[in-house]
Amino acid sequence: MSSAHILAEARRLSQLMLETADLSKDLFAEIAHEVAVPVPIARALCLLENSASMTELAGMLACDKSYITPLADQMETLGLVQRVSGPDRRTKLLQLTDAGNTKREQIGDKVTQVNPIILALNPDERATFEAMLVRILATSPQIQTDKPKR
Amino acid sequence: MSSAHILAEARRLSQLMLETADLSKDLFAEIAHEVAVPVPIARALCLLENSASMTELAGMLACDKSYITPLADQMETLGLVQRVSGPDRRTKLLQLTDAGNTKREQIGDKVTQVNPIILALNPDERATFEAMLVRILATSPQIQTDKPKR
DNA sequence: TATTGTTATACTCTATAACTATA
DNA sequence: TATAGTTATAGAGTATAACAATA
Repeated sequence: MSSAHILAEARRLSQLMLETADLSKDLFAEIAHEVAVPVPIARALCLLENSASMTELAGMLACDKSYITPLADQMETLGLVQRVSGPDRRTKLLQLTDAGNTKREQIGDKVTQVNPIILALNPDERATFEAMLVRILATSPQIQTDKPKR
Repeated sequence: MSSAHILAEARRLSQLMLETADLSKDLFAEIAHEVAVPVPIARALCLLENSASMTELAGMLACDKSYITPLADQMETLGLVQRVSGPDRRTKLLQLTDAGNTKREQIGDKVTQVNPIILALNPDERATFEAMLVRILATSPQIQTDKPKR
């Protein structure tokens, strides 16, 4: 296989991955809209199965702590979470309310229903696909972020 | 296979897809930084192999026309493209300069070199993977965007 | 009247830096 | 001194609406 061939293949694969990525994001955004919450809140809801501290949520969302404060404020205003006191008197745990849990489940169900991977591939293929994704993620070069997101 | 099983699988696959999507975006952002252009300009460069009108570029980037004007301004300032007159006297074609072409090729090469799919999978696996991505994209439900992006 | 590009403006998402309270 | 959360502010990316020139 020529190196020109590999280059063309790499371009195609990159393009396809980015399109699939956009598709995933668009579908998720549509779902967030259907359940009437902003996308960042929908993302947080999905990660908040068990209660988590604000710093932990920042870690899961891969964002800065300072972003969590207004996010949690909004979620509290919408009645989706409560700030409850943690082990420390510094730490605040975000805990889903019943409404938050309901919303979370709605999102999960919809994500399943429109999941293009489930729709496009049969179970055996999905297992193969999943294993490949895991390997791709594991192989990823170090990303030296210029924005440390601390 | 139970429906609970499918739900869990869908969640895992969604999560993996989103992680892979973020990985792709992060890698591309790193490359854009290495060649010293903002990410949106790097994206535009990749799409501008042949010259395109501003409206066509908006279509390829899936964004509004109004976004292209300042983008093209920046690219002209950086000496990467030129606005040349098109068939119409309304239409302006964006044409890569030599510097723009060089930058474009640099980006293409780097994308190939750090492509985690190339690094993680052998040629046969990549063919399988690519076919699966194509099917996933083809199967995607209609996305009824609330933001018409016209 | 429809289309191309432009302008002015505003919105969403997210970061940085400096701060407070607690440890 | 280090950590959890907060505040104020700023920046990137992108949209909407109204507009001018051309078709």
